[in-house]
Amino acid sequence: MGTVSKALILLDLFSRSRPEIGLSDLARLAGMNKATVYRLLRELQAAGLVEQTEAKAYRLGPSVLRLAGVREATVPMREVARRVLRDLADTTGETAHLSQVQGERLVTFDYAYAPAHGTSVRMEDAEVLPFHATSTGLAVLAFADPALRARVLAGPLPALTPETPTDPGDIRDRLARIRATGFADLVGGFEADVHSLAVPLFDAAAACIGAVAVATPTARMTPVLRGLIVVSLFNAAHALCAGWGGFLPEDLQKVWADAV
Amino acid sequence: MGTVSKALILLDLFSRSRPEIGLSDLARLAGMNKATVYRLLRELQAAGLVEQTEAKAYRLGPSVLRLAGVREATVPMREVARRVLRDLADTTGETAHLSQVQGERLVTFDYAYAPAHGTSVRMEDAEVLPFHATSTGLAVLAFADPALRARVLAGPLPALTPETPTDPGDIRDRLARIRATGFADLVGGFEADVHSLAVPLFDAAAACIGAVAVATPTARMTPVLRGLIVVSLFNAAHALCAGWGGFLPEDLQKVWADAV
DNA sequence: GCGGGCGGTTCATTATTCAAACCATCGGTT
DNA sequence: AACCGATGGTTTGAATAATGAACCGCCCGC
Repeated sequence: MGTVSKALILLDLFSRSRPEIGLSDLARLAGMNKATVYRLLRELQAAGLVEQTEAKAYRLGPSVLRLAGVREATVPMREVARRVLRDLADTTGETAHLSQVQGERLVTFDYAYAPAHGTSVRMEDAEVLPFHATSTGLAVLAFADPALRARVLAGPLPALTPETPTDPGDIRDRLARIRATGFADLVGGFEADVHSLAVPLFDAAAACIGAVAVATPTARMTPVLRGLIVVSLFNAAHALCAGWGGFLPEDLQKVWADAV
Repeated sequence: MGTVSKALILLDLFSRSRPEIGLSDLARLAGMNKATVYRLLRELQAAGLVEQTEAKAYRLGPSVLRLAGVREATVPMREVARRVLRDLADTTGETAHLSQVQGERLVTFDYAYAPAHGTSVRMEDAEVLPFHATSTGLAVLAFADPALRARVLAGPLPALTPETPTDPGDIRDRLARIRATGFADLVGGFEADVHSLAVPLFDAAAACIGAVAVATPTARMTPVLRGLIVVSLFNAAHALCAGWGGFLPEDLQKVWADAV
């Protein structure tokens, strides 16, 4: 593995639920030598991507904000995503989130909580999602490049709960059903007691780049709520693809229209 | 120089005014070998920090947004900065911007334009500012760690315009005056016909970490406007330091209070 | 169809990075 | 106060990864 990749792995260890990390912890988490981590951090620090607190712990630095500003000016995405997710959370009364494919991973890009409920599905600790154990992941797999699908199904499919789909054959069946209905539906595959629904998102070349989803506590799910969520997801996907110039495949649009 | 630093230099080449860059251009701009740049880009791409357009050009990738989200959740800064700069631009009717010290550089963090005028000072091409040729830089130098001051004054001080201060002795005099008045004032040092005023900003440890400034076309500057801008800058600095837990040195607060 | 630009690739040389051990320092425990 | 087990930070020869000149095929304008 290249040196640069190692440095970037370090950056990925920071998250909302773990925003500051010490040198030794960082080395342990990354599975790297402490000296290596230290040297990498010094370079990241010089570039402002990382900074040190008074307690010597490391955290992401101010440079990431500048880069994000440039990215947003280049491809405005966050803004429309925020608006749509906010709307989705408000109309469904549940947690909405949007995740993107990044290489072989599925990374949560943004999310919004409903103000209404005391309990809701939290996203702070779910910044990287498994393909096989989430409705988001299944929605993406169903419409993604077959090569990605094959790689994921060939890889390890750990059971995160007793409900997690782990059999490649079973998963392929589910993907066929998702293609037929236009949305993914999974109960308790990632966390017990979470029911989530997802629809895929596409870029300008009609390639599947992620999915938007709504997650609810299973106890609260009803047929009526489920219907509301599915329709809201269709609308959200339309708005998102329109907002950043993505292209919704014709046949999928038809499936959605028929479902409503 | 380390490999990681080279990769990060590549990231820094992207800006609002140059958001997409081809491989050869990138190699030329960075002064590196094309093969090297290509390899670095592939690693950056794998991490999602960079992506390729259909035309094979490179641009910043979606990962920077996730990192920025984490950073903002850790140290909320952008939000308060945006609000204060917006306010500053509105009340003065001129361009406001905030820049931060990052290592030996001065990097523009955010800016806001006044809606009023047809002409205004643009910031798109001024993402990295020289210390000696801007009011922002002088404000920072005046209150920064003496070591940084010494390094900057010992380094090259290129004249960007005929008005750029280039003599270390002259600059030291200016810095003394800035400490006495509490703000920096420079006419045409960075670009001809731009008059800019700046005040320093401090972190929780009372270290100078940047400056907030207002830039106007020289033709429009009047004593009245200048007074308005200076007072607005004092207020903005107060709001900013309060907003992110920074500490304004007592003596500087006194200087500002006396000046009003 | 030719020249010059592009993105991307190769490979021997060489410089950088690695891992394990080592310091100094801190806070709590015995 | 001596000790312990952490921490952040630094050094070392051995091994690995980065490097850059030359090279491809490709496309575009002439």
